[in-house]
Amino acid sequence: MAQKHELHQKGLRLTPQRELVLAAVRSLGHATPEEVAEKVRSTHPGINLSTVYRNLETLENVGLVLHTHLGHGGATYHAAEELTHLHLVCSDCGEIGDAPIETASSFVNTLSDDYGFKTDVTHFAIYGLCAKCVVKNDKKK
Amino acid sequence: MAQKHELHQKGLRLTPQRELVLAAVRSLGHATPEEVAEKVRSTHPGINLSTVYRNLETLENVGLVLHTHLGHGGATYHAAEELTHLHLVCSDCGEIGDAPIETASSFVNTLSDDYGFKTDVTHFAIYGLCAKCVVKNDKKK
DNA sequence: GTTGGTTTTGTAATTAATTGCAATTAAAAA
DNA sequence: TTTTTAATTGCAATTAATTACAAAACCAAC
Repeated sequence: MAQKHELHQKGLRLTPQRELVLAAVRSLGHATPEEVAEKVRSTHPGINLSTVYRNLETLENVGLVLHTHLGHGGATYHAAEELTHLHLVCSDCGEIGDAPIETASSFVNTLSDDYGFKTDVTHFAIYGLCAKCVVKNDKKK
Repeated sequence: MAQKHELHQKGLRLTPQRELVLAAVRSLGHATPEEVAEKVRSTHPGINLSTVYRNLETLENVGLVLHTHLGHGGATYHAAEELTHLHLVCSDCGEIGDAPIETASSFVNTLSDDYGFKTDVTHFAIYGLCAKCVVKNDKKK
């Protein structure tokens, strides 16, 4: 028996647009809906932005992609299997650094023990000043 | 000599709209620009939404208010002196809980020591499942 | 007080994000 | 293979967020 396509396994129809959106998210790492649309259009110009929005939502519902908030406005999307790190967003230069999820383990445990709150640390960025900008700002004084 | 108004101290002009926006933020605790506008309009119907946006930005530049990201879309604003807690946002019911900033101290210190990253933990919400929804979801199984 | 320069405001226009709906297409049933 | 059903798409319209610019208001200097 032939292997079912991963989208069929999730109970979704297999459309060219949907496959392209998923492939784009996987190849881009982080991406806003706009960036996904741009990527898809580089090979298939006809695709509509609203189709991208809806497919990202659909793919998120079945757990193939996830979104996080890195700043103002739009969410950014990741392939589910790639979201294995914290995002350290610099308020000054905008650079996005990574840190292992384990960095937050004790914080997550404290919230669980004290408040019964089960934290998803990847969903929002960790915001602050990166090492470079700390140095840069010190010099200004 | 008379005491200067706090807005004058910051080098801003004292306009009725600006005072109202600041007062609304202080009385509301958390508020989106829309909510601030609604509050202000309850006493002064004429005020324009764009004026609210610009005043929030201006007041943030001089440090009287701050914004945080609690979910999709719009930021929410706080009076600067009131932003002394973490926001625990439930992904299921949307409830916004509080926790003391100190809860994150060791996490913040680790990021500083290991990455030189100076974290502002209040700027983004902490996202996850609140105690009530953890229980609720367990029952579904 | 009055005047003059600058900031701030309101209106309207712009840009971005999202949603409704008819036409289309995938895939199960015949 | 053909038909039927329901999900999905593209277009257009809607809603939300932001910005440009002329008119109005603030306040410092006279």
